[in-house]
Amino acid sequence: MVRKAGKMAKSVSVDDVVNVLRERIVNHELPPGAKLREAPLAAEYGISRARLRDAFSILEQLGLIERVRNQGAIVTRLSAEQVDELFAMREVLEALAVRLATENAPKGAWDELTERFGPQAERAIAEHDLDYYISIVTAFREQTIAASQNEILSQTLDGLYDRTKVLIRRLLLVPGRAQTGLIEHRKILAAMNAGDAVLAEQLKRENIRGACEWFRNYRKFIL
Amino acid sequence: MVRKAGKMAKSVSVDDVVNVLRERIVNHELPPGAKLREAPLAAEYGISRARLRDAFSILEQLGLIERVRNQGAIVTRLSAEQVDELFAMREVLEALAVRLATENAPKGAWDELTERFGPQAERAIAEHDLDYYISIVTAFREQTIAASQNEILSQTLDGLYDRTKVLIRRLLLVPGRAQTGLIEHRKILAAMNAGDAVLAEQLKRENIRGACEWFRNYRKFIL
DNA sequence: GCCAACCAGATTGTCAACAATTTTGACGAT
DNA sequence: ATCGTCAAAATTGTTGACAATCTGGTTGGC
Repeated sequence: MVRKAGKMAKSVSVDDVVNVLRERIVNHELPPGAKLREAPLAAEYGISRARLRDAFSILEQLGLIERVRNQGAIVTRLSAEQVDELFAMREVLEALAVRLATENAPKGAWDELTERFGPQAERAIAEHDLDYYISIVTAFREQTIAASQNEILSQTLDGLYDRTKVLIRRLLLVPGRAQTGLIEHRKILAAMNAGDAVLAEQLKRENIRGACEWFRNYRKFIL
Repeated sequence: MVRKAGKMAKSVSVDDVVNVLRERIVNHELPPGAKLREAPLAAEYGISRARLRDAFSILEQLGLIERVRNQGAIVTRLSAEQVDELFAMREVLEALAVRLATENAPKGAWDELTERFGPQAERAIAEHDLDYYISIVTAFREQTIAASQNEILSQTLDGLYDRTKVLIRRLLLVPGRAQTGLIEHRKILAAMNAGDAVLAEQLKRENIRGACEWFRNYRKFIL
């Protein structure tokens, strides 16, 4: 998209630039290994190089880019080991979110979500409509994290998810993965609806561990 | 301490300043709520204000300080709710580290640690030698995290621990807490020595959850 | 041809001055 | 005395220029 040269009502902030760059990185619009040069990016976003460097500093803390002194910044390349590490942490943290959400939420809080995981989800998967499955899984994650009422957990999980987002989408391309995930999520939701927080946590752990196993088996196609 | 004015072999880096400030913050040498002014700190560490600001940016990402625009930075004040949030995350993440450590480590990897949790620990606690107890608990945490061979987990846990370090130390002042923690750690180590990763993880969770409960009960004395 | 030294261009790192904003303190009216 | 106003001082935010470093290509010697 062509950049507007005219003056905005207010100048873009460092956080704005961080969010735009984060989006571009997690969607692999800026692929792993891509070199990020300061001057062109600063010009593109209409900010000074110093402020863009502040944005780089934040992206580095988030683990999205890596910087070497006097050599610049590149989009982080995830090794297979690092993916395993991220999955291990998501396993326990997303499961924690599910447990807290189950404990905190009132009765019937998951009715709408349960409905969306119903027969129409089955049909969507049969027709290879992966966007639908992605939308309900995203809704599940966002709603459970919000209901967990744990801000620090929410931020940490967002950071972890950003780093694996593309891989998770690719994993859904593997035949059978979406169907397996659907069944597992139904079981989790059943436990949540029954108010069994401990079981829901355990099932969510098994869900992510299973996803990690599938990833290992199809690693060469996904990475 | 009086600052040396002479030139060093190499100038201090931003990371050096971050580490010094982090140390001062987690030890409450800079207490929660303390205002951090840029110019005096930059002069104290012998760096320019711009670089000190970079350090502030990192500390903000770590959650150790909070900044408001045009108003400066203060050391983060933890609310009771935030402490609960941090404990909830430590519960699952440190337990994960214990599980991974148990799975990864060879036979006998915990012999030295088990020895240090032996009768001499009992005597130290009876004599109110809390430093000894702190040393072995620290060793337990550091060795399990290292053995988990998960760098991202390690960094995340370091960040969480920094923010609660002083509170954990104060919790040990509560009569009986150290003794309870000692017994729990012995059980965890027994499971680790037996190679039962799942049990060790479960016991570590109960250990931290218990610590969180004690904290809740003595909140008004500790916070 | 091959390699090392070297130079020009590009890129990143650092700084000190300037601008914008907030805080402080004095002053005067009610 | 209390409050509002306003200017001065202190503090933070931003920028452009300069220094340090790396990259890639060229030259010259073997």
